[in-house]
Amino acid sequence: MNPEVNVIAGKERSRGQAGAGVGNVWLRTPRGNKGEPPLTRERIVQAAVALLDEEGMDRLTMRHLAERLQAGATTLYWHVATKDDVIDLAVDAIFGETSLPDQRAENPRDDIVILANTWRQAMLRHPWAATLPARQRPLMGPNFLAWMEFLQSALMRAGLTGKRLNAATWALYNHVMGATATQSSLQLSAEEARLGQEYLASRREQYPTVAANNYISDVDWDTSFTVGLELLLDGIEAQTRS
Amino acid sequence: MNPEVNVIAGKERSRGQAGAGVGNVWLRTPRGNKGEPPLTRERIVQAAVALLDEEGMDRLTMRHLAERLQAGATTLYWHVATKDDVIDLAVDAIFGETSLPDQRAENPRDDIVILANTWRQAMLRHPWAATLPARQRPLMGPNFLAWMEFLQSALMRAGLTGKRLNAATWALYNHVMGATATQSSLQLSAEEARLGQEYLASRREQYPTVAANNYISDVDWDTSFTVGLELLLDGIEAQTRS
DNA sequence: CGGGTGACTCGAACGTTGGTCTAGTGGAGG
DNA sequence: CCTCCACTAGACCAACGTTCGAGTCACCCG
Repeated sequence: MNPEVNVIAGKERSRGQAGAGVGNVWLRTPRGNKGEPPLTRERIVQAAVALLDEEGMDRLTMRHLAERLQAGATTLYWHVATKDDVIDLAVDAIFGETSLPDQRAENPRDDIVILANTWRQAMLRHPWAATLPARQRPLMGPNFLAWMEFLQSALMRAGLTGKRLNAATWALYNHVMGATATQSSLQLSAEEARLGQEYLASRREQYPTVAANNYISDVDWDTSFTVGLELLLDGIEAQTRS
Repeated sequence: MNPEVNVIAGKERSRGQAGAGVGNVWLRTPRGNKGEPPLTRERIVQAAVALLDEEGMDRLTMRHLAERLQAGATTLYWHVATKDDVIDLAVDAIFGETSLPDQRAENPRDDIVILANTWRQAMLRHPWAATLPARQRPLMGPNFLAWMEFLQSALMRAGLTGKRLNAATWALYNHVMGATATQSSLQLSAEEARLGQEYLASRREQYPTVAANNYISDVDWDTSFTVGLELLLDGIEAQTRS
């Protein structure tokens, strides 16, 4: 914002408090809370999320990220210890985008359905986040923990405890993460889908069932997700009755 | 093997047909089918799997891989077009390690349980493979397709078709892949588990349920997997009856 | 007013590494 | 003698996360 300031200020870099050397007050950005804020951890994370959304994990580079913030690459290291920190923060940030319902539904199952769908939407908005099971770091950010708290307390209200609670938690976790990761990574172009289908058709004799139900294209991800979720929830309910 | 040959042959690199310059027949490895085989696609893939098992995805390098095969790095490109090819082949190879039952069980559900457990074992043996939902390439190797054929034909015998078949296929796929990826990536050291638990305990007020059921350590992965699988299968059976 | 302090930023550089291309080697078979 | 298979060294070139030391500026204390 206000890039004109920089033009006027000559070689001055466009940053929050830049242009302070200029004599004219009106061209100078006041220190307090106006104008473009200086580099903060929040701004870095926000930019990281945007960068990841647009270009994916591979393209997340400290230099690249700094460039987007119009800052020097090494400046980031004042606000953040390492690149992994940035990713951890970015992951947690997307759990903070959507707030969970304040009130708990009467039937805990409804809460779980809401949570799962909201979670899925968040993951589909940020496909790179669904690949994080590949990362070695457990999810422990505050926003994610809030989601986990919501989920586990709903499961407890549904009557689960101990190992069964853990099993249900992870089953749901895997379903959301797996379904979104699969969907995101299998978004084939029309051309790719055609080629794949062609290939499968040519092997019809070896894999008749797979070739008939084109398992790669023609997937209705929404209903696949919902159906799978219902299966899990039905099973959980049945378990608590026995 | 036979590294002595190389010593005798001087600066000659140790390879299948190396040492052919030496006059003595007995020191020379015959061309045909004896001795260390020349570089083949199979040998490359085999070495890639071993390398991935031992050192993980990050360490899979063309140079590294070639070194393990005692070959020049660029030689690989004669047998394989690109590094992605190597990975694709390696992934498919691990589905070829274990053969599926020839006979079909009376109850298709039993077949599915066997398949899921065998699949899971393969993934746990080769944890890097569970991270492949992150990759952009659909699984289409012959061995994997055979597994899919087995799975989908069992599901059809169970009475599923069309969208429901697809939904069930992907739900099971996600469960196996998700559960193994989670388990592999959340293998925390005792120290890490302690620190995580400590951290959660310190936030007990904010996340009481999560802190009480330590959701990070103390996970019984085996039963979590089995329970989740049962849930899905129960649901599938219930669906086909309605 | 002026010297210092500490928050904040930056450029340069380090050291490592990656996949892949080009041009070529040498031996075996025809 | 020639061709082709199998293989290779070397180079290209681009990138990465991070450290280091130096700088800049607003502000505080005396």
